[in-house]
Amino acid sequence: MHYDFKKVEEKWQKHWQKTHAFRAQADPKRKKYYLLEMFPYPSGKIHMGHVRNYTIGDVASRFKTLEGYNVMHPMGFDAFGQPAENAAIKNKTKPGDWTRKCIKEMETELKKMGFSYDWEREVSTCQSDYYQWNQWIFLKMLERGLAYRKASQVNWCPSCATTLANEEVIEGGCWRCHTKVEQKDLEQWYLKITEYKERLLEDLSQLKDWPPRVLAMQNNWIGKSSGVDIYFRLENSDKLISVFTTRVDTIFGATYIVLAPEHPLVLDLIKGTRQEKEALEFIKKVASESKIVRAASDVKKEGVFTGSFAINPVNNEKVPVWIADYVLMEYGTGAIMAVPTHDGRDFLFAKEHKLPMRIVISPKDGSLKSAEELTQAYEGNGVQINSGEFNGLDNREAKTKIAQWMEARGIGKIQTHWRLRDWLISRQRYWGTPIPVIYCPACGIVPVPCQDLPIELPADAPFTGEGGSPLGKVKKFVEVKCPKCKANARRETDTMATFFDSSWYFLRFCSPKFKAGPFDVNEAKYWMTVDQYIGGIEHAILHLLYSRFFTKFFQDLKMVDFSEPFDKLLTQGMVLKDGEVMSKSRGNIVDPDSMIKNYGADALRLFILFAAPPETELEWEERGLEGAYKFLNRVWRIQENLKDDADPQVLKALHRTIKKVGADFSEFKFNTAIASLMELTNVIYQSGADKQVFSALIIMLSPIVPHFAEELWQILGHKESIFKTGWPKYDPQLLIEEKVELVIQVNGKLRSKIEVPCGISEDKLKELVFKDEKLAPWLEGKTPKKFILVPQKLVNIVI
RNA sequence: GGGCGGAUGGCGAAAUUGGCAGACGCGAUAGCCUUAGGAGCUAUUGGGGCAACCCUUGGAGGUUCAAAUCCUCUUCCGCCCACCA
Repeated sequence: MHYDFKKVEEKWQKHWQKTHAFRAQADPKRKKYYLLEMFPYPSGKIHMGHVRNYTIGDVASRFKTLEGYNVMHPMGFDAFGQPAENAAIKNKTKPGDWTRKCIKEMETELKKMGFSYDWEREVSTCQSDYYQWNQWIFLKMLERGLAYRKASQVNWCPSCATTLANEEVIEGGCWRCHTKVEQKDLEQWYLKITEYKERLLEDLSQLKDWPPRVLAMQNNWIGKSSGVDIYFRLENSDKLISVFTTRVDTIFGATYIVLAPEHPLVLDLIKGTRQEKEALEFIKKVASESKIVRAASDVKKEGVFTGSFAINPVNNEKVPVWIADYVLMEYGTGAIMAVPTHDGRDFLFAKEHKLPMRIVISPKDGSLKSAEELTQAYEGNGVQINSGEFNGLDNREAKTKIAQWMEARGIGKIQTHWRLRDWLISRQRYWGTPIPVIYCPACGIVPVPCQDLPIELPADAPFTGEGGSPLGKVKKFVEVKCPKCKANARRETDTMATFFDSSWYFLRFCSPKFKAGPFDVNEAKYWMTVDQYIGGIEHAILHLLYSRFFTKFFQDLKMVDFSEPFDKLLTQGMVLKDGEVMSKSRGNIVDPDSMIKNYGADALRLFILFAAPPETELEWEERGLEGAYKFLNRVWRIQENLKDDADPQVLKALHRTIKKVGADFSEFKFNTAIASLMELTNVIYQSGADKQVFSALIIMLSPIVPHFAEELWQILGHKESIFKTGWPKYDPQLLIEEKVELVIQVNGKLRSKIEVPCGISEDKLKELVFKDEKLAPWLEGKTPKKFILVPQKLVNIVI
C-alpha cells in the first residue's frame, strides 16, 4: 500500500493557495522572522540547485512558523538580463514576452515543490513598478555625487557587445559567455562604492553569523593594504616619482624603480633618449595585450630602461628607472621600488635584465651570504643589515621606525591603498533598467526629474542582434526635450547592470506594492533585517557586497536604521552528479520535474536534506531518493496500525527526539534531524505508538514533507492545518535516566561496560567496577595508579 | 604566490566539541512472505583472525589517563583571490 503522493500534493497545494496560508502581515505584537532565499533568474526551468536552496529555506521557514514566529518568506524574479535578449534574437520574440512566459513556468514549478511563499509579495525586476525605483535610487545617488560618468579603459566583452564590471570578469573571460575580455576606452556610468570602503570593511566584524569564508572573500576584495608612499626625486629634475610599498623595511635594498607602462611620467622620461624608440614599442605592445595575458603569472617579466635615474631618498643612491609590464597602473601609485633580494617578481626581473641586488634583511640562521648566490628572493623576516642607522633591528620593528622616520623627513608618507574599484554599472544593452539621464547640448548631463519616472523601456525595439543596443534605434525613446531648457536633447540609451536590481530587492519585499518610494519605511522597520539569507557561494562577493553598499546608502538617506541587511547567511553547497557540477554542457542534468513525477515533491525534499549537510556538496543519488520515498511509506503504514497507548520506552524516545530535532532544525542540521526522526520511526515500528506519539512525529516531519504531514494530520481528525499547531514540547522529566551504561577502560582501551544507577557515588562505583569479572584478566597482579571518572560516561583505570 | 576549507567503511555521512569511531541511510549478503518483485519483513554488514583478541579516521611525529577532534611537519583534493608592490 503506497500513499498517493500525486493526489496528496495537489490537494494541499490548492488548499494553501485558497487559504492564503503563507500570507505575511506586519504585526508589532508578534516577533517577526524574515527568511529569504536568493531570487532566481527566470530561465523557465528550475534546476536541482534551486530545489536545494529553496528546500532548505522552506524547512527553516515552516519550522519558524511552528515555533510561533510571524514569518515572511517571499519570492520573486531577477528578471532583467541578457539571456532574454539572446532568446529574443533567436526566436523572434520580445524579451518581455519571453521573460514573462519563463516566470509563469517557473512559478508553476516552484509551487509544485510545495514551497511556502507569500506569492502576494512577488516582485519581478523587469516591471516598471519595480525598476522605476532603480531609477529613483540612481537619481538619489547622482544627487549625492555617488553616481558619475567617467571615460576610462573598461572591460569589454566582444560577444555580448557590452562593458563588464571588474567583478564580472572571471579568469579573463566574460562571466556569462566566457569570451575573452578586451580593453576599450569608453565613457561609462560608475557608482562610487569606494566612498563606502571603510564601512564595508569595518562592518564585516558585525557579521558574526556569516560563513568565515565569505567574510574572507569580501575582505580580500576590498583589499585594504597599509604601507608607505615613498618619493624618489628624478636625477637633474624636481619631478617626484611616488612609489607604494608594504615593505618599507627593505627600502635600503631598492636598487631600481619600475613604472607601469601607462604611468603619466613615462613619455616625458623617454623623450629624446636613446631608448625612446624601444620604449615606445614596448608600451604599445603592452597596451595591446589584455590585462589577462599580462596577469598570467608564469609569463616572463618584460621591460625596458627609460634612460633616466632617480634618487633613493634614504641613502641618496642613484637608481635606474625602468618600465615593466608587471607593474599595474590601477594599483597603488602605478610605480614600485624594486628590491630583488626580497621580492620574487623583482628578483626574476633583475636576473633577466642583470640589475644590481643588495641583501638588507638577514634571516636569523644567517643563511643568506651574498646577493650573487641567491637563487630566489628571501621574503621572510630577519634582522636589518646594510640599512644605515636601522641595522640590527628586527625588520618588523624597523618597518614602523623607518616609516615614521621618513614621514618626519618628508620623504615618505604612511599610506593605505585599496583594491576595491568603483562599480561600472552602464551596459549597452536593451533588457535592463534605462538610466534616467538626458544629454542636452546646452545643459550637459541632465537628470530626469523624479516625477517623470518611470522611464519605461519601449516594448517595440528592433531586435536584430547587430549594431549595439536596439534602444538607440527607437526614435521616440531617444529624442526628447531637455527637462531644463526644453531644447532638443538625447536620452541615455545605456541600461543598468542587473546587479543593481538585486541590490535592494530584499527591501522591496517588505512592501512590494508601495507607490511612494522604493519601500515603505515603516514596513521595513518591522521586517528588516533579513534574519536568515540563503544562497549560493557564487554570490559571495558581487551581490552581497553591492547589497551591503546599498543598505549603507539607505542608512545615509535615513530610510533604514541599520547598516547591514543580512543577519545570518547560509551558503549552500552545489548539487553534483558523478562528482561533477550538474550543467547543460556536461549533459548530466537531473530534471527536478521528472523526479517530482516519479517520487513526489516530499520525497525529493526529504532526500535532498538527508543526503548531506546544507553547506557541503551533495552527490545526486536516485537510489537515495527511492529510500526517502520508502521511508514515507513506512510512516504512512504506522498510521494504519495505531494503538491506544504507547509504552514508556516509546515515550522516552519521542521526547529525546523532540529535543534533538528542535536543536538540529535551529542550526540547519537537517541531515541529523532526519536521522533522529528515522530512529524514532524505527522504535515506533517495533513497539507501536498511539495517536499522540504519532502526531508529534508528523509535526516534526511537517517542515520537511509538508503535504504528507498535512494529509496524515487530517486523517488523524484535525480540521486545521498542521502548521497552525505549535512545535511539540519535550518533558525534561522524561529525559532523566535512572540507569546509565558506563564504559570501562583500562589504560584507555575499552574492556567492559556496566550499567549503574545515575546518582551512584564514586566509592560505590569503584566497588562495582573492581568486582567486574571482565576486567579481572586486565587488572590481575597490577596496582591501579589512577582511577578516572567522567560522570555518566566512562571510567578509565590506569595501571 | 596568498587566503579559506577538506580528507572517516563499497557509497552519502554521524560522533553531545578531548571520552564506546562508523549513528542514520544507500548498496551488498542470507532467509521469510509472494504467481511475481524495483514491494514488505527478519538477520548480518570497517578490516584481519576458528577464537581470545588485534588493527583502523590521508601519512609521520607529539601532548594527554584518553585524540577523527589539540600541536608540529607532510601528501593529496576543492574553492576563492592573484604580477596588489
